[in-house]
Amino acid sequence: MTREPRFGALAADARWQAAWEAANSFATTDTADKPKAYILEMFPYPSGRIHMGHVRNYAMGDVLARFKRMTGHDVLHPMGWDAFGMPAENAAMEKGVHPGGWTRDNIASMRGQLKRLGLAIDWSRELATCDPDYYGQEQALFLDLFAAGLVTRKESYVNWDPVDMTVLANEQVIDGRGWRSGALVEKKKLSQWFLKITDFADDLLEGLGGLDSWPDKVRLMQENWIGKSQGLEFSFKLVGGAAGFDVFTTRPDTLFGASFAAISPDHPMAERMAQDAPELAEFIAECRRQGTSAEQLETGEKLGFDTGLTVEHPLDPALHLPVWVVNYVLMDYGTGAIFGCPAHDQRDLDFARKYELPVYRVIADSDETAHHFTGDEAYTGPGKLVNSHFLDGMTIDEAKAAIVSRAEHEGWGKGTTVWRLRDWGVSRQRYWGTPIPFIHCHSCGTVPVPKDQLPVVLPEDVDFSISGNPLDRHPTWKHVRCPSCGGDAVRETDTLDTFVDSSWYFLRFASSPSDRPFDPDVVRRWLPVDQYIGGVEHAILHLLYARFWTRALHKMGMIDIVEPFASLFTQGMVTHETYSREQGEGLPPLYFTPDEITRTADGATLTADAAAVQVGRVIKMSKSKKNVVDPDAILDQYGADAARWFMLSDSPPERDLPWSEAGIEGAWRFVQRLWRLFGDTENIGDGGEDKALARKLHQAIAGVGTDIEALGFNKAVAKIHALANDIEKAKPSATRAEACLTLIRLVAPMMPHLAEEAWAALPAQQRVTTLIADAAWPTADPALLVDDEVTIAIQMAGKLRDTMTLAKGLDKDTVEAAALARPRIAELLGGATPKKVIVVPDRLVNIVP
RNA sequence: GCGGACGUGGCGAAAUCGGUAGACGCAGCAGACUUAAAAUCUGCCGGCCUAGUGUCAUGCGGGUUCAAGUCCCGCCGUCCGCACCA
Repeated sequence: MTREPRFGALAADARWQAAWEAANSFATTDTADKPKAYILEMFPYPSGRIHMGHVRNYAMGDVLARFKRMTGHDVLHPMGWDAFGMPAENAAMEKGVHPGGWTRDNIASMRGQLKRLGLAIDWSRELATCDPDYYGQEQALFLDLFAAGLVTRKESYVNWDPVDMTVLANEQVIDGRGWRSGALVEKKKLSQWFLKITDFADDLLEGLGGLDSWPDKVRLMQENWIGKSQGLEFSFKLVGGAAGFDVFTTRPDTLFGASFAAISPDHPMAERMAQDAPELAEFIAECRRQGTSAEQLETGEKLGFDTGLTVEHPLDPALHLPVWVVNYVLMDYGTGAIFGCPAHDQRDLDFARKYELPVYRVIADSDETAHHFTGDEAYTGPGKLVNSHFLDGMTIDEAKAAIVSRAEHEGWGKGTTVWRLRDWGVSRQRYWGTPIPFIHCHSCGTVPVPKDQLPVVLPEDVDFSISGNPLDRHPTWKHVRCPSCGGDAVRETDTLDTFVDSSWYFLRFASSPSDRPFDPDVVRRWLPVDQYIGGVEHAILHLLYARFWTRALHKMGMIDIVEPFASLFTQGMVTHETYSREQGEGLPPLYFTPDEITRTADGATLTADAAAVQVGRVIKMSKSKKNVVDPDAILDQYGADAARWFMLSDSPPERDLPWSEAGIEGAWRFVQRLWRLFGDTENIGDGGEDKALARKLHQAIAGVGTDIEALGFNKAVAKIHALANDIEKAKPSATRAEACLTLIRLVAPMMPHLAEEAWAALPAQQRVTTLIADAAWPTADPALLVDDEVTIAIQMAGKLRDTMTLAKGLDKDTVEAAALARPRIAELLGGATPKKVIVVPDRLVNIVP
């Protein structure tokens, strides 16, 4: 092949992508003697086009996958589509297209875009969750979960749009109104399917402790979400003998500080009393109105309604506490009722001060032990119990234990654990999702669809021009025979939450037999995923649900592992500055896209009228701010390798990456610079060695490898730049020629097309494999990783005063003597003897005068 | 309100264990090559001054240490998550 003076990225991209496909380069080898590496990026939703965030995510995963191949791993690196969900139905309603057609078209075009990036993906494993082959197996797993008692049906509220006759997701409710119809949203009670994730609350919490290679931030977010609280649950008796209600507290130690009891406006007792108390009914209605408005929550004013009822204090029946209905008690946490201890809870104190209720001190951290508590700041710190009868003098923990044991002994309460985590409601009253495989029969009740009748396939002939769930309205689909009695019955018309689809796809990538969800033996080989990469927006729900499914399948004996993702990495966003002009009072600014703009050193102008525009902050690329850059346009202009290189450069991968035209141009120039260097693999000069360059080369081999392994791509990029600089500056030698050759392999994971092109242009004897995709990562020579001379800093009183170059590994006395012999140091010391000399071998000498 | 992360040149950032702060890139400046431009190459590129192997500098103020961007305490700011969780 004749070597072109410039690297033709477009032709090369297509050529090597075809070559990899022809050679089936990225299929797993399934050779047992190689260690496995399962590299997975979160699969995309097929929204239409890929965006720069995808490019960054998949570039990172790809570098790691290619590096693992080069270092002798059997790599599983698959791609698929999270293909069910609401946008497809929205498109159907807006554009009159079919959700399935819209989704499949999007997949086709996005697949094409991803392939242009040259990703080392085993495309034979591609899957889409909207494919019956996939969701049919999901239905089978759902039936298994049902059989294992992990699926239940419960009544639950949904947001109901009375105009569109549809259920709305929380994010579709804006200021209490449906986003499309603008109608006031109602709460409607429906019978829905739930997965019992709360059965695993403790396991999911404990399991976080073992996830060492997950970001602390994500573990903390999951911990808070699961929200374990331990405390006491007990019953209040109403004065007068009527049945009371249960309360939960995490502070049973403060029980003698109780001055009122409070129940939620949604508490059944409050609702019952409201039936013959119009004022209470009005108060409850008022609380519910406020609940929807975000600003009201911000201000957080405590409101209450005195029911006139009183309850007995459990440890002192003579003491009666008033019962209030209170807006800050939530029905869906704990028991929906509390006792108020204003001295030691800020919310209770705010409330008590407003309604002039008594405030009793029961915890003291100083000499101040007065029963009457003053001030507007509750004391929530440590201390000893006071004014609390048999608890006096105990620590908080001792008092908690004493109360719990007394309550349990006397039978009026018990120690309990309360979780913030709720069971996972998976019913969606929508068409474009996995049909829930159940049948409702008048005589037999709710019956699972027999497995041999799976998949329950979505009907294609659906109509989105009328409102409501198309499955429910479909003329024939839902009418079936009961599998149990053979009588008339109807199908469940709810579909599964799309988070179910993404809770097990990593298993199906590893193994996808046609007759069952996966083959346990194959799953055993590949799972867990060694490195999972995706956006932090999935820190809670997706990652928690996937962990739950893995544990559930483990409990059912279907898989060996309990955690699906051994190592998790959450990457930052791609950002861009914004360009806008003010449109005057009360109007939003007018935004411009980057291609409408001419950027100069100190500002930006609109190309069309050459007048200035305002350059705004660097923020996440979004359509509304128009600060988006289309990956296809970048690939057309610069090719895949420049785009990949820029994505990996400069910013640490967990941080946001500011996209800039100058940045991608810099990447492009570097691609060309490397191309020129790669032409020098035979230029050996006089054939001599260059020891200094050899060191730099081998340090780079080791350093770049370490950085890639740790996902420190920006550091790997910097080291490659530095090496390229060193090679360019070096005189031709055998070492330099070898460095040029080795550099091709060092950049191969990041710039695979350039590397293949350079590899193919090498003389045959220099190529050890046909494709560089099959080449091995170079080995660093340990002897060359350390320098034999070191520069040692000489400090006086911590300030740098001189440096000296010495042989590596000299003992402290020699180094100290050398430092003190330096003329500059002698001059500064002026003949005085230093008080102290600290020597850090091979690093520095610090002289304390 | 609670929890967390972060704060280093004009910009993105390095500094792996407390040991020479600013590697590498972008932008900029000066020069070479060129009829010219692009490309390419060379050099410079935190502040201050008395111009030195000077001095100050890692958000601000303290502390520990021979030595602090790094550890500790207190502020300020930015971003993220959760939010009346009993």
